[in-house]
Amino acid sequence: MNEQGSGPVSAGQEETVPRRLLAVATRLFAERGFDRTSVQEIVAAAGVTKGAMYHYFDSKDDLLYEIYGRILREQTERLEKFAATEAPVRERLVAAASDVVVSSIANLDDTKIFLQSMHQLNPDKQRAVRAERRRYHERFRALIEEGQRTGEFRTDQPADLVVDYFFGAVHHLGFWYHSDGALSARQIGDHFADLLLGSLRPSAA
Amino acid sequence: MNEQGSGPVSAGQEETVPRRLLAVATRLFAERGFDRTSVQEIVAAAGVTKGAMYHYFDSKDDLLYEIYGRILREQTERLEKFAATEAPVRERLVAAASDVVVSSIANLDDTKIFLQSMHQLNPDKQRAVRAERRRYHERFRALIEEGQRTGEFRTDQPADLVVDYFFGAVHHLGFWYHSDGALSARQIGDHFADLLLGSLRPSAA
Amino acid sequence: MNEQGSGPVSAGQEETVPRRLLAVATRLFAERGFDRTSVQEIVAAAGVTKGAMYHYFDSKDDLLYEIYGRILREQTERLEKFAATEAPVRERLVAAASDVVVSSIANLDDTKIFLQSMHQLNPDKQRAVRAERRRYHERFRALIEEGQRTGEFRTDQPADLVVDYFFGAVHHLGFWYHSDGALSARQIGDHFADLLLGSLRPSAA
Amino acid sequence: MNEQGSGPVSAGQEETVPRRLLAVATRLFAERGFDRTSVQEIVAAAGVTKGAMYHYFDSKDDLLYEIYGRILREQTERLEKFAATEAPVRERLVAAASDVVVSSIANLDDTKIFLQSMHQLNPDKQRAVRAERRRYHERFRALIEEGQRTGEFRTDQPADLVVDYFFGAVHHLGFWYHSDGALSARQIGDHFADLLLGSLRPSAA
DNA sequence: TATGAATGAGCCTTCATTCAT
DNA sequence: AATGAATGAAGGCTCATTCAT
Repeated sequence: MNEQGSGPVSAGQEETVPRRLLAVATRLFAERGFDRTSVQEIVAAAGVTKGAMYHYFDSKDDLLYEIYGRILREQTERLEKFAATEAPVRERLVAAASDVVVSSIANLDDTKIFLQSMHQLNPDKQRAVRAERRRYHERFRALIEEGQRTGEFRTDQPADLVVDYFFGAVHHLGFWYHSDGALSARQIGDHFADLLLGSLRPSAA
Repeated sequence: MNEQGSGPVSAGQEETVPRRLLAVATRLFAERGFDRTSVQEIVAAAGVTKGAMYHYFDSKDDLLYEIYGRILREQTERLEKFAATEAPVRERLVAAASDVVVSSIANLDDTKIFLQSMHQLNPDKQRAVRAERRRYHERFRALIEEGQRTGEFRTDQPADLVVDYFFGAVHHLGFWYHSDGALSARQIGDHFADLLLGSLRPSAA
Repeated sequence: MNEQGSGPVSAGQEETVPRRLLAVATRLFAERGFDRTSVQEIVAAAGVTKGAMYHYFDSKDDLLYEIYGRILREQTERLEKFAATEAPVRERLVAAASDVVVSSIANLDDTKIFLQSMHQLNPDKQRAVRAERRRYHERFRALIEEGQRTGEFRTDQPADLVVDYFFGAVHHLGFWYHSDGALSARQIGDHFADLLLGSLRPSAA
Repeated sequence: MNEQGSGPVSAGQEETVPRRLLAVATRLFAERGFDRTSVQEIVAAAGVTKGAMYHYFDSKDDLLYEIYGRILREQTERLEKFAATEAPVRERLVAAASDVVVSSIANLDDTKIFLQSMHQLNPDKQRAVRAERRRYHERFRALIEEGQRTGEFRTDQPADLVVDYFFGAVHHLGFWYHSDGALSARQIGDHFADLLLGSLRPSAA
């Protein structure tokens, strides 16, 4: 992003131009995919000119990169909120798992983009996003490992595999979830958390 | 696809032109995505001309559609093989779950395409693929419901939700799996099947 | 250039598409410069579409490169014709010098392009053109050195400096020559050759 | 140029903004050509903003025009210094010829620009520059004609042709000269002056 | 069955310039 | 004297597809 992009712009308008562009791009990328969305469509929907867009963003790619940045920032913040409490590890994991589902549904556009547009980023940016994502996963994994150490969770499942397993399910939400389905976001979150917990419960024996 | 496409062509060459095109397209679509792969690249890699491709396929879109068709056919066949045995439902589910993981890894290109290219199909074909996919999921779901009826699996998790949960994890394999990882495809399959079973195990009580 | 470009195309039309493009581009590049000439203008003047141009040439740059190739080929051929006769070196040099002036005037567009568009070529192609040009200069320089060895020309002027001196004057023709001037191309050629000879004549002594 | 541009500005800084812009533009135009240099690059390299540039100069074109003005002013001054002495015409011509070479090399960026960017000026300004250049050439030609009148130089070569011949070589310096070559600027200047004189020496007879 | 020239619409990006402040 | 957001036109290039052969 260009340096100018971040600061507040001409107070008085509730939405700055770069912010509006980001919002519009998020929606369009989710709807029809990055490659199928033209810069022309983005600026038209945002009500600005192409020149304005390129004043704030280096490229279409950069726009996507900023979206990834926002998503990762938001998700990391939320996870931290649930993972860092004083509650028992079991409860913290359930809360975090349920919340990531709820927020993935609340921001379904983000969820769809995350899954589908990684390959459209240029290699450098892709690496950066993957690295940040890895840190997020590691934070989540730490919760599982903590439970494994305390004996609450079974230890014959590699924690990182469980993380990939669970987040596969989460990312996939954008594929099938519809707001008019039988279950609310909250209910789905609780079910998913429960499925995760079930997988981690030590065998009966 | 044009009518001529399916039959055997000019015996003597082990790979017919349409078959080669499909194979090459599968690889390229997985590597760089549908939109980033040009028809020119496909035909060049397959060693034929554009005219030849358009002789066998109606469009680039059609090429992708045929790939989806093949993937679904293969997956359905495999599922049927494991779901229709005489074994106890628990064992049948484990076998099917493990196998879909192993074969998803064995055909990682297919897995990547499935996840990422659905949106690139035109609406009609997309509907057709989704319908076929639904049938596949339903077959899988039937296994779970069978276990729920027999009391082997807990009933407080909607079977269709569990299916979406599990296949999210499966589709996501293409995102993180690398052949040089610590676990073999078989091991991952067993772990995944085990995680699924764990989720379905009735609560301690 | 793409491979297809060179061969004869659909006999019957006297000018093939790539040939027409090259001719038109030569004129336009000379008139307004490479950077000021758009691909759109070139194809419009040639009566073809952009797609057709990109079917035969890799880029606008490639078009320029092919023009350089043609110019160098033609100039080298002509030089060889005059430099390789049995005549005394003095006469051969005069003939070659006079001819390069006459042909530079006859193809004034080429002359203008040569001087002005080298920097527009991408580095690799620029190197290739410079190398070819160097070979041409060396052939010319060999004539001067031959005369210096026989004692006909003065030896206190480095032959390569004389070559650069003379060709500076030749390249500059495109800058000031107009067909309605007082002197014919032939006369200018003779004058230039005479000036060159004068410079090489041993001092009075 | 806007009226404000010329006077001294905010003493204390050794280089005024317009002066810095001109210097930077000269370097960049020489390096990559006028059309390939963006206003953005110029102002960035000069450490000012676009607004500042447009405060001092009417356009990018105007920047180039001012550079041409400076070059012509400097060259004319130098020529006058050598042409107006009391020395014999032969010596004055040698001194002027040698000096123009030395100063063309000392200001190689100017030399490159002069040759290559004339076409980028708008027609009016181009005419003005050409007219000024013509006056310069005429001053130089007058020296030759003076020598022809006195019988020191041969008269069968039109003086204006000789001028174009010689300045072709001079302008071409930017094309091949490198500071690490075998000859110093001074040596090249002497050789060029000598070649010019040789061309003008009356035939042996 | 296959060629490959040609199309035409669309894509991302650049850029000189303006103008309110 | 200077800023920097915004414009709008143009630029080079790509690409799926068609069609005469």
